[in-house]
Amino acid sequence: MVTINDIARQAGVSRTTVSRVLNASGYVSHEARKAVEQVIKDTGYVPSEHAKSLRLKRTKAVGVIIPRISTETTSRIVDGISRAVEEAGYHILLANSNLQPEKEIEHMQFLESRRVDGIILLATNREARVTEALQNLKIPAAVVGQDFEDASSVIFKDYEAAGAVVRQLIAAGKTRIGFIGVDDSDEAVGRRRRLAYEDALHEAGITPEAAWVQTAGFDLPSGEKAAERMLQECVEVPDAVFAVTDRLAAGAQHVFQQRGYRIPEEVQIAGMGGTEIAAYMSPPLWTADYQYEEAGEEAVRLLMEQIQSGKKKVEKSRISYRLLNTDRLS
Amino acid sequence: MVTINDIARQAGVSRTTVSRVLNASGYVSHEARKAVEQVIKDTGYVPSEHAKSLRLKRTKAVGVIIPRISTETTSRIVDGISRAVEEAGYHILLANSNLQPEKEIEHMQFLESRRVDGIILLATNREARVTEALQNLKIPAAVVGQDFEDASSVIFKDYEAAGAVVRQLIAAGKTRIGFIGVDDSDEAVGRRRRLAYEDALHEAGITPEAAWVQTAGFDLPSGEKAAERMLQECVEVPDAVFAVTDRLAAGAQHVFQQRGYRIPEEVQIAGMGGTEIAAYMSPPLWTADYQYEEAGEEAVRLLMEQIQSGKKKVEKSRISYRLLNTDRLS
DNA sequence: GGTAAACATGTGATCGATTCCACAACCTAT
DNA sequence: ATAGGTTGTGGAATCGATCACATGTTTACC
Repeated sequence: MVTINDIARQAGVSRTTVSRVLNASGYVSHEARKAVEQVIKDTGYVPSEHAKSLRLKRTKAVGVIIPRISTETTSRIVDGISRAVEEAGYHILLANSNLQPEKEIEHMQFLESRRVDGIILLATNREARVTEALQNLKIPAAVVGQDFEDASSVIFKDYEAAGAVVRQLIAAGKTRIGFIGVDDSDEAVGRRRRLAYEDALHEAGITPEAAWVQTAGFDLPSGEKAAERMLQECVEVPDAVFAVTDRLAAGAQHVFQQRGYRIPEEVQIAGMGGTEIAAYMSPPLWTADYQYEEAGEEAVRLLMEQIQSGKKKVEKSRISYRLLNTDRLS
Repeated sequence: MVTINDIARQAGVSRTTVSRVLNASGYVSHEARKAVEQVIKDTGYVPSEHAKSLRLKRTKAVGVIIPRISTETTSRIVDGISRAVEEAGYHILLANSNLQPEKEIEHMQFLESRRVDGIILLATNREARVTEALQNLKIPAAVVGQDFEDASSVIFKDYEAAGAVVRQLIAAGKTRIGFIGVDDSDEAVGRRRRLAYEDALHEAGITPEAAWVQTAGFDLPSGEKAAERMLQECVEVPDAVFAVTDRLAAGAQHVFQQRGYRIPEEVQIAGMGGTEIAAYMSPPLWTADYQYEEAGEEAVRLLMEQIQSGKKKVEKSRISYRLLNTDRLS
């Protein structure tokens, strides 16, 4: 592989001069510059990023820690990150935590060993160890999806968005509104969306039956089971169901359809996420869409601000939502 | 940031000894080893990968070039790559080409400058410049999705899979089978799947109406338009439609449903990809599923073989398919 | 008791870049 | 003529690791 010394030798100058040409710094005579440029062109020389990183203590790379790439949410956020990072002249080192918190921490350390300039964490929870690892980090970081106190974060307006979806069901005349949520350990999707549901109902003077409120996991079968429990335990059958993710909502819709309920006339199903699933089902689910790509871009902005200023700055961005309750295909 | 010299000083040994402890090489006395290990633990020292890469001329990283991350196919392949790469102790440097061939080439060069140990390219086409860039590469590479002559490739049994889907339609008694394809410049999805359709029909003694064969792009609205053209131009309405992707099939199904055709009794829609969309639609689409995760893992295997042997070896892997024509949720 | 092998540790070069500093021309103003 | 600025160039240190080689100390065996 061609190095700066090869260029220097072939151009008949010192490697200092080559470096000056490369970085457009210091004084270089016209002839020297031309000679160096010619040799670089001939050899197809590309400076080694490693040597540069070692010397300059910056890598022009940001680490991105994700829980599974193959979900629509994650991949859309990464898409946004990828675009913004590229624009800033940086690159992505990807680390997949496969939903294991230990892996998240392990990867933070690994990324530090790679001396990336910053880390973007797509967080799934706010476990103490993760918070701690985040604080111990010697490099800038930004978190997407959860609100960590001591770190810049991009958060989704979960409470507002979930509230808006539920209020829309209420506005459509629904009064027996069921709920399929996830565990409260997930602050954003679990706790905040549930609170929004409870508050919206309370606000409208509705008291839900206990059976209408169910807790599930994150996969579709889990949504189906929750819907089955709801139907089995309830006294009055709901005329609407709000599930905290589209996937769960899809599971619920399948169950209600199988049991012969007419959708959406008898029971309107609503989810959250604005995923393709929601639009492609028939009838389409009601849902709320986050601009995930924008969230990714925003995370990069928060990170770059820290990298460029050299200071660990804590800033929050809140990503808004959009209600989708018509077939967006038309 | 802590370096090997800091460890050496604090442990009262030379950096060589620290290096020996780190790499479990050469002779180290029990006391020296213990002292070093203690200091490493206290300081949380992690060796710099850059210094290592520079010295050892290997990075323990593989570059992955993708066209847009936010499609199910891509993200599932990347998921597989991520798992396998992790297992081998390597990491991923991600580069997004956003479907632009120039970017693909640009990124190959960039990844070389980062001195990655190998490159995995999720290829969208077989343009001459890409082929050329691939040949000029000084480091091992593996391609997923297209068959490049001079590179190890993981290819999907497109012809066989598409043929199987169509034959299944025929076996179900369908005789007026429409087709929604994409441009032939895409060898795998465009050309091979179309050939499979034509051959399967020919084999069954069916001659399709010209209007039954339509070409579309890759997005859902494009599939809808193709279906509309089909219905408008045809003499006899098809009793089945085979689209080369699930997304296009979803578009077609929407159109046929809107026009009042009973699905699947009057018209059976089939796609390819085995995506979630296919399963969540009602009725579900017929489709064929590739083990994309496995394809990603396989690509890593092909790449690692080259990296470890130090030789550029050309090997082909063919990924099989699975027919999905029942509601896979049940 | 002497010599060779095994054990233990350190010195200095090296990887490929950047950058501080020294030095040499050459010009210009006093 | 001399001091001082501008321009152009290269030597050598540096970043953080690995490794060939040198060197010193034990242990083992005849």
